[in-house]
This record gives sequence, C-alpha cells and structure tokens, in this order.
Amino acid sequence: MATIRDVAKLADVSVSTVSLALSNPARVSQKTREKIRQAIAAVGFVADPLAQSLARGRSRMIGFVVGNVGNPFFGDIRRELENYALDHEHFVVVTDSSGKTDRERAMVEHLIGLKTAGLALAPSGYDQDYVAFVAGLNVPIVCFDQKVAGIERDFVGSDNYLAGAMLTEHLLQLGHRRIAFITGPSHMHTATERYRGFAETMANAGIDVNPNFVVDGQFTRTAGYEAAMRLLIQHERPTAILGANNTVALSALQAMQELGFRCPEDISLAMIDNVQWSSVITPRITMVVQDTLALGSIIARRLMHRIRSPQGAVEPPEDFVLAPKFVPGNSCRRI
Amino acid sequence: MATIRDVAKLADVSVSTVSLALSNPARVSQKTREKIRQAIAAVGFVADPLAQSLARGRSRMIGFVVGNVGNPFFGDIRRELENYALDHEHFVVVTDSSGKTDRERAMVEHLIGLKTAGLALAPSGYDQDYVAFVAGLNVPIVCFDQKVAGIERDFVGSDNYLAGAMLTEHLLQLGHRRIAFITGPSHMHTATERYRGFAETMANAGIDVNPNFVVDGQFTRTAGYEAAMRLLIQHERPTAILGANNTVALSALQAMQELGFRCPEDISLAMIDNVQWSSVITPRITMVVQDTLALGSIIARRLMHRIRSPQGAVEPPEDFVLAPKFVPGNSCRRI
DNA sequence: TGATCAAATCGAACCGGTTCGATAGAACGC
DNA sequence: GCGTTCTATCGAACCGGTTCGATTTGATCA
Repeated sequence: MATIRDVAKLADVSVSTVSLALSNPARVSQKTREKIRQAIAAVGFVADPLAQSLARGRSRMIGFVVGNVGNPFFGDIRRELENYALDHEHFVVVTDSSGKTDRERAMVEHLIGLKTAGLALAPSGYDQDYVAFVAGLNVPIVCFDQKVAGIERDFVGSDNYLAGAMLTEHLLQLGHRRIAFITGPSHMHTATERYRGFAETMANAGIDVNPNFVVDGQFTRTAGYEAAMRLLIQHERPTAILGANNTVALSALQAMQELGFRCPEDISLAMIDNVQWSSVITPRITMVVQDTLALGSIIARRLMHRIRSPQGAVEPPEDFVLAPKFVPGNSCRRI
Repeated sequence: MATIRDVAKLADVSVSTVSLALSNPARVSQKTREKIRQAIAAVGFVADPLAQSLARGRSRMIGFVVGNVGNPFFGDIRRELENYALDHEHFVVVTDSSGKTDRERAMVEHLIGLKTAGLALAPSGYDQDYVAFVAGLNVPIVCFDQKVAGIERDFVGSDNYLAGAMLTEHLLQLGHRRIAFITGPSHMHTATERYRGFAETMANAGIDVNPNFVVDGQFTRTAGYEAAMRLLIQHERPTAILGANNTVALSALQAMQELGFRCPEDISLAMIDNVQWSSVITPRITMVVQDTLALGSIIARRLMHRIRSPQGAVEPPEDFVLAPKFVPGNSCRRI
C-alpha cells in the first residue's frame, strides 16, 4: 500500500505539501498540485482512514445504534440516514444491541473509541446511570424513537399519545366500549404515551376501563401472546383489542386464531406501527403508522448539521415530533 | 483522555513496558505489573483502539456485509455471529449495501481501510470484475448465502437444489401436475439452483413444464407481483405456484387475494425461505427453510478460526452446505 | 534596487499506540 | 571468580497521516 511519503518522494515535494494539497487544494500552486495528482495516480495512493482519524481526532463514520436492525421501522430510518450520509461523504456503521443496555453501552463506547463523527441512537435504557452515560458522551448525538427523560439531546420521534388516541377514537366511533389494551414496558416513553392516549380518550368518552383489560405485553412476542391469552379467556371478554405495537398485536392475532376466534367478526384488532407484509396478513390490520422516511430524513439532516457546521455543534437540543398516520384495514368491525 | 504515556510516567516505567504488560503480562515481573495496574486505574486509562489498529495493522472489528439487514435470514445470522464474536473480544459492524454492487464495494473497501480483522460477506455481484475484486482482498473472508463461481473463499450456505426439489416433490405427491415456478435473478446461485431442483424433479417425474409457467420474479416484490399476475391471468392456469423465495411467494399470495383466488382451494402455494410472522399469515404457507442458526454458527466459527489461528489463515477454502428443512403449512391441497 | 508582504512550501512535532533490538542485572555453571 | 544465559526493562523507530510555525520564493511598491 502506497503511503503519502511515497507520493511526496515521487512528486519531489514534502509530505506536508501533499497533505495540504489533498485537504486544501487552494493553498497549493497549480503546478505542484498537478505534480502531486500524477504521483498519486502513479503509485495508487489512497489515504489510510485510520491514520487520518487518529491524527484528526475525528473520523467520517456515523454510528447507528438500535436494539433491532431487523425491525423495518429502524430499517427505513437507517436507509434514509445512509443515503444522506453517503451524499456527504460519511459512512454509516450499524450496531445492534439486541435491546440490552450494557451491550449498547459497550458498542457506543467502541464507536466513540473509533472517533465516530456522530451517533444516531435509539436509547435502550432509562435509569439515572444511563442518562448520565449519554450525557457524558462528547460527540454529536441525535436520539430517536424513545424519548428518555433527562437526556438533553436532539430527539426525533412520533406523537405516540396521538397514535394511541387515534386508534381508540376509531374503535369508539365503531361502537366499541369494551376495548382492551396490550401495553409495552412501563419504562418506555412510547409505551406509556400510547397508553396515555388510550386511557385519556376512554376517560374523555366517559368510559371506565375494566382493569383486566389492560395487560402487559412488554412489546415482545412471548409476553404479548401471554397477555392476549389472558384477555381471551375472560368470560366478559373485550370486543376490541388495541396493541401498543406491532409485535404484541400480531401475537394477539395469533392467539385469537389458535383459540378459534375470528377477527374482526368476534374481536376487532388494531395496532400501532406497521409490519412487513401487512398486506398479506388476513385480516389486514387497522393501524397507525409512523412516517419513517420523514423521521429518517430529519435524523440525518440534524445529525449532519451538528457534525459539519460549527454553530450546529453548539445549538441547544431540539425535539422533532411528527404526527403518525391512520391506515385503515379490515380488522375492526362496527358493533 | 489518559494515554499510555501518562500511565508510564505515573508507574515510573517506560511506555514499552506498559504496552508489554498489557499485551503479554507473563513477560513482566509481578511487581511492575502491579504498579502499572494501579497507575492505569488511577488515571483511568483505556487504550485507543484506533492507535492500536494503526500500529498493529489489524483491528478487532468484524465486518458484516449484506444486501438487506432487514431480512430476518440475515438477522439471525448476524445475531449468531455477533454473540460469538463478542465472546472472543471482537466487535461486529454491520453494513447494508441495499443489494448494490458498487455500494457494497465501497463499503468493503472502507472496512478494509479500517483494518477489519475479517469479513462475513453475502456477495451481491457475480461478474468477472466482482470475482477479481473479492479475490484481491487480503483479509479473512467467509462468504455466505450466494455461492459465486470463481470466488475462492470459504462458503457457507444451504443446499438450494434440494430446497427446490423438496417442495416440487411435495406438490407432485399431492397430485399437482401444472406447477408454476417464480424464479429469481439468473445470476444468483440460489435462484438457479432452486430452479434446477424444480426442473429436474419435474423432468424425473416425466412431466413437461409449460414454458408459460416459469416466470421471472427477480426475488423482488414488484417483479414477483407482476410475475404472479402473468400466471393468474392464463386461461389454463397452474394448480400450484412455487415461489423461489419468500418475497416472490408472498407477492403471489397478495396477487391471488386481490384477484379473488382462494389459497389453497383454487391454487396451492409453497415457498423457499421463512418470513417474519409467517404464523399469522393466512393460509400458513408450506415452505422449506434454511437453518439460519447453524449457518450463523458455522460462519462465526470459521471466520474467527481464520482470524485467530495462524494455520487457520492459510487453510484452503472450504464449502459448508447445509440441508434445508421442510415446514408444512396449509397452503397446499391435495388434488 | 532594496524593503515589504503575501503565497507556497517545508520540517518537525504530534496523534497514541506497538515492536524489536539493545542493555543492565540476576542467576547459574564450572 | 568469571564467562554465560536468562529475565526484565528500556529506547527508538514505526504505523500513516495532520498541523502549525518557520522559511523560502516571488511579486509589489517606493
């Protein structure tokens, strides 16, 4: 591999001139620039990004840290970020924490060690320790998906309260009163907000929610399945189930199918968040989806802004909250 | 950030001794080792991975390069690799080429620039140029999923011929004769092998395949949908459709549903590869799935072996081909 | 023609580690 | 008691760039 010294020797200039010609061509004379250009071509020189990062203290990498890269929600956002970053000569490396806080921490530390230019982070933690950890990171960061109380960073996400309220109102309009809600983890902002949207909308309609109708699905498949089963075995069962995310809702659908309930004839179902191949799942589930492309675009722009612009680096953190979209299916019937 | 020189100063030894104590403790006396340990703790020293990589010419990163991280097939493999790598003090960075060869190339070059210890690569190319490119990479590589003719590297994948043949035989046993096949790109090994499994099994059964029954789905949603439509509008339509991968098969299901065909009553459907939430897709599709966990495990072990062991680095490339598994659904009926 | 100043280029230090040959001192054998 | 071997440690060079103050070159002006 040719180094910058090989180029310098061949072009008969100093190493520093070659470096300068590359990073700030205007400060090198036309003639010298040409000599260097030819020398670079002759020896096939490509700057070593590692050495550059070490010397500069900053690399051209952007870390994308999420709990599950397989989730299409994160996939869409990743794609947006990647395209935008590539257009600005940056490079996205993806790491998956599998939702484990300690693993996420190790990964973030590793990325920081790599002198990443910036981080797009979907936080997996929530406690004091975690907040302090994120606060202590000295690198541009845009958080998304989960809003964590105490983290003073840019945040990009959806109005989850609205998402929960929209679906609840829809079910109310269809005549449902016995509506069950499968929740997510109570430490997750998305989960609590979606539930709040449900609970307040029900309260505003003057309906008491049966406490047995609120079950914890942990946003996971196993817990969601179990939660759904608990709903389905009740004598006075709900006429509609609202899943706080795609995983628990689909687990509920599975549970319903297994027990022999028809959807929507016996029980209606609605969910927050899209899922791959939702178009071939029968019935097509009524849902509220996030605008992943817009979210991704905002994350990308905000992060690159902080990375590239000197004043961007010191701007106070801002929240960007987008409205979700209602997508009707045929999983909710009028009663 | 504390550097190794701070540690050396505090412990009153040379920099090289500190380095030695860290990388090869046995060669440093007990007393000195302890002094260094305390000094490290006192100043909070953590070695800069960038500087280490530059000096060593190798990092502790493993690159995972695929065309679509959102595909659960790749997701499972990634998880296996990640867990195994983490146990061996390595760190996986994921990059997604979106299936574009030039982007994959740029990413691989970037990863090599980062002095990655090794690469797990799902090749996206196939031509002479591409083969030469992969051949020229001077780093441990394990290829998987697509076997590319001419690439002399370890390969881990499934027996795709068998996968195609198994489903074809299954449909034959159920009495089907007019079986259609939606193919993938002809330059992909998985696609051609799966088709070969279909075609030879049909030939062995003495059945002529109607040329109109073999349509190109490109492994994509749009092409798969279009291909399925071409099958469905034929007057003498197939009694069963075999999708060469999950995407084209589900596109076919969607097309069938949209036109009003019932599956399996009107047309049977089978596919190769699993898909998330296949359990809630109606009907449950009969399929042949790859053993992703085993594939991931083999990839991980093989790659780490090449990375860590001196003789592993020079072993001749080997192919690891696993048999797929038949998973019955209720999308194929006896006729 | 000589002083002045800007533009072009250079040299050296630096980023933060690793590695290897050299050296000092201890242990050993005879 | 002296040469030999081994162990522990050190110094310097190196990985491949960047950066900045210093120096050279060339143009401008009195």
